[in-house]
Amino acid sequence: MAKRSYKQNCALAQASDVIGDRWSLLLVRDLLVSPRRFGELQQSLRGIGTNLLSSRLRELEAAGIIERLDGGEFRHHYGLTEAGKALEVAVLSLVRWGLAYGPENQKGYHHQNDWDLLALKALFQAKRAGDLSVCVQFKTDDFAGWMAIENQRVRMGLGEADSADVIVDGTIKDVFDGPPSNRLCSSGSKEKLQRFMSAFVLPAQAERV
Amino acid sequence: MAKRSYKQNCALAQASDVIGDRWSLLLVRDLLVSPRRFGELQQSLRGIGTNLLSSRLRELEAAGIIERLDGGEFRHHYGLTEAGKALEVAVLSLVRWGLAYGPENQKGYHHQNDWDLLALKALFQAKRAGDLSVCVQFKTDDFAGWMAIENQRVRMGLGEADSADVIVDGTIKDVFDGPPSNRLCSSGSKEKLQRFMSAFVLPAQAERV
DNA sequence: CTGGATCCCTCACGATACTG
DNA sequence: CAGTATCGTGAGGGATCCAG
Repeated sequence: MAKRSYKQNCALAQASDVIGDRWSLLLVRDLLVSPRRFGELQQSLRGIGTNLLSSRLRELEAAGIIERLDGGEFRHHYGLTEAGKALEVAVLSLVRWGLAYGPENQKGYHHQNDWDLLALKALFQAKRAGDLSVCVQFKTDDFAGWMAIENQRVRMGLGEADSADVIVDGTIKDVFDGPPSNRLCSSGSKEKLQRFMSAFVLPAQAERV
Repeated sequence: MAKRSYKQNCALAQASDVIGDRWSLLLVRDLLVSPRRFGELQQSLRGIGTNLLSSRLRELEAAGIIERLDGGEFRHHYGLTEAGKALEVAVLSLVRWGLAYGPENQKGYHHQNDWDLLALKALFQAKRAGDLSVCVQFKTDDFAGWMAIENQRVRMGLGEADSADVIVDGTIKDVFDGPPSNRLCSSGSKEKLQRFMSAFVLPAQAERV
């Protein structure tokens, strides 16, 4: 069962040998936001067979990119190792490219709010953040996630933040795509939300958000 | 002939829909260094069938990433569009990851010196370059390429540079992997080559070069 | 009920022969 | 030299089945 390889002594080809298989990078994407369970991954990656998901998880574990987290209340969590977390830089680069040059969003395609969380981080500009320190909580009926800016760095997570300065009663898309007047903060100042938003920008092309 | 798609409204998935197929990113890698002809690409991507190469070229052209360059002395050149060139940032990120965390180089694997040219660019640190301005020519029996640093920016190319400050009688690997004493400059000062080399560093991990 | 293995069918890929 | 045509193989996709 010799795994298929490009057999090239080139860093890009070697990276592709490891994370170039179908679904692999999307798996890493999901795990970049938070550790996940098998079923959560299966739901996010609609269309993947359970056999393929299982196979990819084993391959990426063997490659030292993900690891089984067995302790705690749930068994079988999957998270990223250091090597896996190091992929974030490359993933965010690809996200930026996808936003600027990729195809438009399609009706009928699957969508998850945690992907927007990652996309938002991809658009973060440290210089624009300045000394801003804020934590924004996004909250709808079927999604809860937060993003915090501090010391020109971004952190994010699912669920409820420990202490949010602004609580938005809507999704990330609602906030960034909607009209400026219609910013729902059920808690916190609109001005702080405005400063939060100004720390993000899409380089190279402003056509799409 | 509905092309296979992840059908996710996520920038990474959309990017993967376009450049995630097998060989696609390696094709872009080769074209990042220089426009190429069909036969050159086929030789670089050992193992690709001519039908697949042809198919990938058409797909990437349809996606607006590459373009046929028909004018000039040769017909049938392939080069990158603006959207294609914009992939360089992401490709270099993946190269850095591959260098730091990917598998070791394997004996028997294919190797080309122009790949090292791209890898070298991936390791460039603008801050370390300072006001350095230099053009280094690498030259062996079966390879000629150059890299220039100016205004904290890198340019590179195949063949002979217009005006080289340093001419190295060896490959990039020879220079960076070899012992410091054994730096062959058939022309130019070893000191300038040393300053050139000091502008490159692998972040995160120093284990491998 | 969740996590995962097993089967089968389809199509993308890889190799080669062939054509303009 | 630049592709197209053809065909065998194996990875991917989907359903079902099994274990804890």
